[in-house]
Amino acid sequence: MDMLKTFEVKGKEMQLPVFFPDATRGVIRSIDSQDLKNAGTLGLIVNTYHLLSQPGPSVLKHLGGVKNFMGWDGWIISDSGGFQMFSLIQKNKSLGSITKNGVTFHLHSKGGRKKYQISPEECIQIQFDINSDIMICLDYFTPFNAKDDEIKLSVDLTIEWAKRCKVEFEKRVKARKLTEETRPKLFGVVQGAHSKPERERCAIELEKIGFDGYGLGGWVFNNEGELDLDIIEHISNVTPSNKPRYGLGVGNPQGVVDCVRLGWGIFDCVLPTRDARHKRLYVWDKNPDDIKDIFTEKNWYSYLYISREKYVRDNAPISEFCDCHACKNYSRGYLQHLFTIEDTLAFRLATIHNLRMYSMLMEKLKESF
RNA sequence: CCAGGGGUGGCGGAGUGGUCAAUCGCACCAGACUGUAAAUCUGGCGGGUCUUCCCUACGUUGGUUCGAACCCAACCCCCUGGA
Repeated sequence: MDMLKTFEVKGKEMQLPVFFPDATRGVIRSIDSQDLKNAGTLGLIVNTYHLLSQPGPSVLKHLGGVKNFMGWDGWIISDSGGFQMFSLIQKNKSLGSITKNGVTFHLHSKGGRKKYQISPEECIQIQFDINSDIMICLDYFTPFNAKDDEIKLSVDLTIEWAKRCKVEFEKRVKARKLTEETRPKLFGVVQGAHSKPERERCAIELEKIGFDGYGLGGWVFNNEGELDLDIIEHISNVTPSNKPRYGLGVGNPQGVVDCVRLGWGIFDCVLPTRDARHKRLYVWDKNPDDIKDIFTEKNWYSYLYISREKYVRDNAPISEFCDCHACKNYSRGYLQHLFTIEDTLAFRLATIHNLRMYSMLMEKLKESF
């Protein structure tokens, strides 16, 4: 499958494939931008909805956008916030509602109940305040067990909103006098759940509108809980190969490898950071330098549950083939101790390690593709 | 020595005649987590051919009772006051 290898954004080359950990609220929990850089992380994704509620777009604008705010000079993608609000509203209908004009969301916070309304236009406006490198259109998330009419509705609205996002995007680019060189990129999101015709329709209509890249939307898992590679491959086939494909929310290490093989170049996922906080660490079972073909390799990594008693006296690093700050300086026994006494350093070291595992994987994939 | 209180599964700690192999928490074991309301959640956790079945268990020994972790007696140990 053809895949773009480099992608020029604001005058700089983004090397693909690349993995963006989720700094949803403008931070990767427990670590800072310097840690991220040292872990080989090249970019982060932040969430428009979360930043809208805190600190708010005007604060972000005032403080020079999210990069300046975070002290981060790598790449930034801003997600539309649609997915988050949709999935929360699905779990609990009292949290908000979805209309043809966008999403209304009620946030319960310490200040009480706040109401947020995000239309496609506002979604783009906020992303300009965030000042990200890649912006994502507001899309209509399709639930896992969606019926045909729901899938059709989600694709219809995704296309309609994408048009509105594009119009608003161009308006903002013009107003700011940005050029092809200096403007951010805008990605559309392909919905359509498990329906190949709907995925195809969505992809074709989005391409007519014209985007800088195309995202894999929805919940792309089969009944076994594995990535549905069949539908993902189909989406690759119906999206342009001269534009980057972005697997939103993908995935675990094997899932990322599988999607790169199918032509996807950008990824983000909460797993490495959340797993780290939940004491699940990634271990290379083979030296990545010795892996000939990562795409066909089996059993090349495994999970290490650091809280296991057997690691109390283990002086080895988390992973013998990892060069991260945690592995170079500390033992499994020490990290286990930090988790046991609930010191936040445990989160920091574990998060750095899991993110380094991903960045090493991306380096491996880059040389393999 | 006297007066009170107490001894329950690896630990803490419920239970005070049958529905108790014994609530719950911790620890331990095995997992889950995929555009982050997640330092969260789920299952297991005496033994057995692991079962609506059996065995062994609530300090020890004996007793009362159809039936005891729960009642009685003696003994052993621990804690708190007083000599």
